[in-house]
Amino acid sequence: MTTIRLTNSTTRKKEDFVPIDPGNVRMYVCGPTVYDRAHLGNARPVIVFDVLYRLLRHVYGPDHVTYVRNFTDVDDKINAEALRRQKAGASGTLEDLIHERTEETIAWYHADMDALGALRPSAEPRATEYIGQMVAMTAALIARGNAYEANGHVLFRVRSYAEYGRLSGRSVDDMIAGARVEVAPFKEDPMDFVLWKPSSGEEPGWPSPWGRGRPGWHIECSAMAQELLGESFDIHGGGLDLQFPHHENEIAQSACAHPHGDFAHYWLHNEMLQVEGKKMSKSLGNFFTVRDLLDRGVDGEVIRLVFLRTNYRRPMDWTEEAKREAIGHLITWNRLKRHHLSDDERLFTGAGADPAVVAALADDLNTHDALKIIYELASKVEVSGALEKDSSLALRLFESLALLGLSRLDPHHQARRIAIAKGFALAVELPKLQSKMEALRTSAQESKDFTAVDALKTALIAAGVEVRMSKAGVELVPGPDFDPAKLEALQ
RNA sequence: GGCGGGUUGGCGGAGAGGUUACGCAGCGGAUUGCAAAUCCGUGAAGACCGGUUCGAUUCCGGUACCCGCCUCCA
Repeated sequence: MTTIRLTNSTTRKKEDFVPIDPGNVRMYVCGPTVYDRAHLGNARPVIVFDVLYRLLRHVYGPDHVTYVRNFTDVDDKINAEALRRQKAGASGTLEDLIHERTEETIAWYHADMDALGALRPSAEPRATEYIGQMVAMTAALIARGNAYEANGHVLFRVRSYAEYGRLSGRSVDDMIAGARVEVAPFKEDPMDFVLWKPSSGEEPGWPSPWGRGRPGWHIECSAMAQELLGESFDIHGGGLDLQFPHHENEIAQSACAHPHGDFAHYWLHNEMLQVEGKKMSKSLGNFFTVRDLLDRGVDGEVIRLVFLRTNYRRPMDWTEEAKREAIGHLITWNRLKRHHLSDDERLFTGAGADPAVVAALADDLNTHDALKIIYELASKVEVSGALEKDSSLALRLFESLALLGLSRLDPHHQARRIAIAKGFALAVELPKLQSKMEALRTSAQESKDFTAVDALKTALIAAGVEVRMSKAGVELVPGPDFDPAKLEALQ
């Protein structure tokens, strides 16, 4: 069996991955707070841990991996949006409006992440469905002396957990020395964090031994991981920005509430995303969502491929250049697929992936190296010629791509969908133009007068259509800037 | 201020103490009505200063610069 090696944030070393139970490998990843569309940075952990999920399924079997990713649907940003809608005249209670907002956001999230080729996790628990477990865990922490009630809040007593700071390599004393935050006066210690806080009438709340209130942010992951994966499980993932304080606090809560468990054995953190070399932020004006890209005709697999070029532990840069290169590769693979497979609709599962690709992924998710092997494989398929359809080499190539979550291999798919949505009957009109082009070209090749052909070609290109001519014929592919209106004159 | 990470050829971006990374772009050639695609070939690197070593881009130390987190932003 393939040995997977992963860089464990706890030890800062690459370690052999040994699951607690190979029959049920368990992974928890921090999911989104559902208050708005996912931005491009949100997509990184989704893609990174989707690759890991696929690898684990490949190695241990699809039925032997449990992947939990939560939805945080208790949050002040959600409350603020619901309150804004209510004040704007929306009907329903605040709870209704909050529910409406989170349901809407979750649907968006699913649509956007599906477009990126990410598999749905085994379970996607919502924080609001586990309030009871959070209350129980909070009560247990109080009973054990790890938490205390103060001023309507319940706070975790950081000093009661000696290991606090181990994951993120910080010492409590250093942090206090360098702290720049105002400390709530009712805290015993500046580092103590909230497990439960009171809710006002304008905020969602649940009954608890400490009055009507809502959970702090960190407790939800501890409670849901415990409920769905047990006191000890294999992998916990998330963005590097969550390492402190979120993951540190999760560990403290879980370790103290379940002293016999050891929570997550391997902690994985993905580095952050940048855009053209800069942090993505609203103030820099380079902030955009996954949906923004999709709406501009950038296919989900293009986005995915750009992400896979960079190791998950390195900062990743989204650039126009990277996007262009990714499109180029997908075009190549798409051509190979059409030339080397007997059936375009054939479904690949990744089961027959090249062992070298599996080995690259098993080496701490080296997607970049996996792609290198795929480039070489593609080159071999290219040279081998198209005579033999479904050759083992070609099948291995597409199985390998499928393992990386790349299976449609059509960078224009999204643009085409948009074109269709714009009302252009693509299926009818483009083939018509294609036949016309072919006819013109055939006669031009005899007469040696190519002016008509070139005129049509120029017009097509101006309308955002890619024109590919080969001995086999003419192919018209609408690109991202495809504008059907410009084609009307040509018919 | 505290903690962590990074610095590789024109650009992106890996692995390995000694042997071609790879991709994109470039250049030369083949093919092509033109173009695209494809094929063959090709140049180019390891921030700086020391140390360990027969040998370092790869290990150790220092310097400079960059970045992230410390603020319920993935």
